[in-house]
Amino acid sequence: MSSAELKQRLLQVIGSIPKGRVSTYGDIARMAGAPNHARFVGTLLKNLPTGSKIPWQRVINSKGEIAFPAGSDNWIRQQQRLLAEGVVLTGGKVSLRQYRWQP
DNA sequence: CAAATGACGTAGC
DNA sequence: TGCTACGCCATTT
Repeated sequence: MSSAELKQRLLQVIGSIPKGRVSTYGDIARMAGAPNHARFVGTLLKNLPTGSKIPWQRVINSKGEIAFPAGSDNWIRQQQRLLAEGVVLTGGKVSLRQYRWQP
């Protein structure tokens, strides 16, 4: 499979995360049938066009943390978008027990 | 073409 | 519980 195809599959998976739920880089890669590509999910989101419909805020790391440096503008932006849809961060982290999405 | 990079994950201590 | 080391691999330098 080419990386362009994988890219589309990853975006499809991310786009299917329900509002108010989250998923991790690793889970997304696995769901797209490409384990070992967690990092690619990140490099992919980084290059998203401004105003994309992709719910990038629902993607966090395996520890339940927002991947950006805590307190950075991006971190705050993501936290706001999560709060706006009902995902609460306690102690700077999302409770994967509660919000992690698995089909 | 070699080396560095990165919105990651996991094992080991 | 926290930190360090690796493994990983598309992209970028």
